[in-house]
Amino acid sequence: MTERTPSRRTTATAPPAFPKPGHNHARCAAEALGKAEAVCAARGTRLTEIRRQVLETVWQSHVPVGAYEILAQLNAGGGDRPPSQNSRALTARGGPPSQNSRALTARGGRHAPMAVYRALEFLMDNGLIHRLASLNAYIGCAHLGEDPHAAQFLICRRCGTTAELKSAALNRALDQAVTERGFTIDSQLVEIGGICPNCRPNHRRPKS
Amino acid sequence: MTERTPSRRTTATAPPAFPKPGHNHARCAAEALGKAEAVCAARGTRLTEIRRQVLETVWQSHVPVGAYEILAQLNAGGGDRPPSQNSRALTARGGPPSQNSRALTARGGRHAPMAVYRALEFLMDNGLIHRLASLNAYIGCAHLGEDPHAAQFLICRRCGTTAELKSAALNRALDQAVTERGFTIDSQLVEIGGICPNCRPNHRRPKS
DNA sequence: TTGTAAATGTTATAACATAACATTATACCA
DNA sequence: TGGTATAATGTTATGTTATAACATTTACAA
Repeated sequence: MTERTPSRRTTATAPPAFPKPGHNHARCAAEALGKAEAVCAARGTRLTEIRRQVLETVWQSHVPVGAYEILAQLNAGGGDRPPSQNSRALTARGGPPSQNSRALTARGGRHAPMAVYRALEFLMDNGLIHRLASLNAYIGCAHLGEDPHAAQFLICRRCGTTAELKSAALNRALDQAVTERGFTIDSQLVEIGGICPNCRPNHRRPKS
Repeated sequence: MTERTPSRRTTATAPPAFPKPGHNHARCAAEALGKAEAVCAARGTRLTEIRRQVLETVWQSHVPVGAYEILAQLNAGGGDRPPSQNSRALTARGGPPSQNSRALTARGGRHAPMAVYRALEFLMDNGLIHRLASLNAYIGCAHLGEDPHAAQFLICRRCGTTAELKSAALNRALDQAVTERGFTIDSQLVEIGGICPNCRPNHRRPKS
């Protein structure tokens, strides 16, 4: 929200790069998790096991992931962490596993959708992830630790990779266009679909 | 007077006003319907009865309307009657209440959800309405007859009124910010939430 | 230790959207 | 005029995303 004039020239030719296919993503994820812990510590909120698992799942890649996919991975034991030992709270009822097609409960698995949605809500409230309305999916925040920000997203329709933009110039243009009409901004949603540089081989990149 | 009234100030490029509470909305709707007919005639597509009904429902106001609300209005006799009813459970026609809570068929009513979604798809394909991803709702296109456009929306969180922006300056800023990153735009989604001028007499928005 | 707030579990359902196939309407032409 | 191809709509079923409501467990500190 705070627009600061850069004391140093923002390099017009070297904006933050779009995530590249071969980049060291383990490092992305590890950094994100580390920063997330710091953010939570600073805010006095608790990055519990399930929240951390969901965050890790979101950070598996730069492709947004849906809530029910997160749920499936959690219940499949996904991620590199051991599953919760809280299995005693599972179906100890002794009944046969009902194969209800709408079985939302964790009869055979572990978690119900609520668990995921609660974790997602927590992560969003703490600025650790964003929701992409055009995809009904979630992605890790690329600007952890910065002020709560209104972000823009570039979504590649080919590989799914999504980059967070956070362009001050764009925010200025937006603010001006909107204020002209007497409107006061609370929230913004900017999601741009298209082809990312990695998926467009003919694209000439100034530096690589 | 404490508030300056800029209504007299006519800038050279005066932006289109935000829809005002007391405006002659019947005229908005009538014009939209007329233009829609012209658009369909020009394109050789057919604005059938149900499509027209859905379009009329969408144009009831400048507040986006959900698909199931459209459905409910259609099945309640359409037109200008208020819905005031849950869209679910439309089955019973004098018969015993069905046990199936997911009764989506139009046994007692007229239409099933598919009918509405098909009409909405047609209307979107023909540029007559837009979908608002942040609301899962639909609104009439304010720029009928113009080229297929990527629009921006201002959504008042207080009254729900939504205005279509279509700012060239904003599109330029967007294009520049995106192209800098080597991205090629296919589609854009810009939905700005906030307080519209009609809802902001002395409003001071809290930080959230 | 124990009270309490936070977190999670559990069940159910709301809300939004589409797949798949059947039937009806429309247009166009021989 | 009637046949027939296509468009439109009807119908049934289900997929997908998200939340309400209440029960139980856990963490933490007084």
